[in-house]
Amino acid sequence: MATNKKLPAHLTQYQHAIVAIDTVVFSMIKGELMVLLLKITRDVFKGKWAIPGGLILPQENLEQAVERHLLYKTGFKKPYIEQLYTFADVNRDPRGRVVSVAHLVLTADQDHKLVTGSEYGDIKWFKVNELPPLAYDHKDVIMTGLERLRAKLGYTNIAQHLLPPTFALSDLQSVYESVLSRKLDKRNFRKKILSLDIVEKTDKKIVGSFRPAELYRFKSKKSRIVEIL
Amino acid sequence: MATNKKLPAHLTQYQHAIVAIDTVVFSMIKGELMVLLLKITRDVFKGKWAIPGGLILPQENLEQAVERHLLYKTGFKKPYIEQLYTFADVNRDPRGRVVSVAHLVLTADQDHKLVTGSEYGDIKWFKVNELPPLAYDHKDVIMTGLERLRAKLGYTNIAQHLLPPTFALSDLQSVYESVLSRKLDKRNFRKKILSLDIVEKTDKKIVGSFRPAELYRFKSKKSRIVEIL
DNA sequence: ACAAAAGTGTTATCCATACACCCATGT
DNA sequence: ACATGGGTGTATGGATAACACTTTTGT
Repeated sequence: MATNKKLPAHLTQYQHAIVAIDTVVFSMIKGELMVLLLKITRDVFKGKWAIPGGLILPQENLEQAVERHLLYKTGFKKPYIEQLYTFADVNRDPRGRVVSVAHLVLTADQDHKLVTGSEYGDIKWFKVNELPPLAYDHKDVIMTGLERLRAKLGYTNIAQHLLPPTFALSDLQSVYESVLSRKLDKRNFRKKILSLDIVEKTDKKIVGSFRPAELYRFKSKKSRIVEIL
Repeated sequence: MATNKKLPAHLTQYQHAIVAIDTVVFSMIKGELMVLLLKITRDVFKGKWAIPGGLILPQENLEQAVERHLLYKTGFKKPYIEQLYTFADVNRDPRGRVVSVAHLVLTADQDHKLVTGSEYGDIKWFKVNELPPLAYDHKDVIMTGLERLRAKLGYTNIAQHLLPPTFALSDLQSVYESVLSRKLDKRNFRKKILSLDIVEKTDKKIVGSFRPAELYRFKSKKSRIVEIL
């Protein structure tokens, strides 16, 4: 987990763990996949970067905890959230036994003004292949999130959560290319996406480019299984 | 989680959760996919069935907790274990806030003598489509496990963990058919499996059947990504 | 001899891939 | 007029899917 709050010392005598959530937050910025990180200002990990996270409250579900911490630390409203993996190695947090349920979060809210929580030095987007030194086991957590995202791009309509409500097909393609780190053939990509019947044309076009692109939207916001790759 | 132990009452005042593990244990018995369940003898869920599980110790990782509880409750040695999903809804356990990290467990150890722990009334294998009334959210947990198993059959060599070290190709096919609940074409299945180069012939044959089947083994015990279906 | 499960090939269809040029607009 | 990204079709090869009979053993 990623808070710098001290754990209540008396808790360690009970043979139970503290439960936290962590979030791997991805967004596309200028056609590139980025992760959101916070700079730690205190204690052993001072100067390193961490993914957003924090403890769960007794009366809140995991997803509610994710929403709460994201809203507080970053100001994001309702992004896509899916549980990723639970990290629980005994010594993953030097302050005590912390079991953290990591979540994958996708947002298209890219130019949202980021809010730095008071206990962090900074908050920033980083390219996934140019990560700064990370605290805890957060490198593992981010890589697990990236693998999940890669896998799910191939068989679901999850890509929509990295895009605004309407988008050009070339934007969608650049989501795929950026996440998978490889180029795709434009004609084959468009043929495949259109044949899957998961997007539909709007009557709008992009303004202020060269030749204006047709704007599309996803037909269903619901998660759907489709063979894309 | 699945124990009937009372939670220490004083813990509930601290705003933290108890962490448990649960296990969805699958095995093939007489060509059919079965789940292992324990009968609860006390408290609100008396008479219902539960999957094996229990609390984690402060100095043990999740997988160690899984091995410990399985060994104690069932006598299984070293099965295949993979983390599945974390169930943490506020009211999933009437005794308090219990966050349970569910695991998928596969074993070929089918005629192992099952040991009933003292606090359980019975321990038994059930067909996955003939489940008895279940305690907690264990129906959800089992279904999550089944979905994971189905998905992974399609793109990994995970099926080996449901089979003994050597097996006939028809045994392997019946794993697929039973887990996926559909028939597969024998010739196409064998052609596909052999072309993937994940199994190799041994020089043994099945004894005491009609025409003896050639026995195969998996080449690699390591998890491998292969397009099977 | 017969019952039971093991083993074996070919064909047709579908899908994935590779590939190059014209179009609409802004400057 | 030119620079920029948008948009379009076809041909080939490989994978998948459908399909039925012979073989080996035990009884």
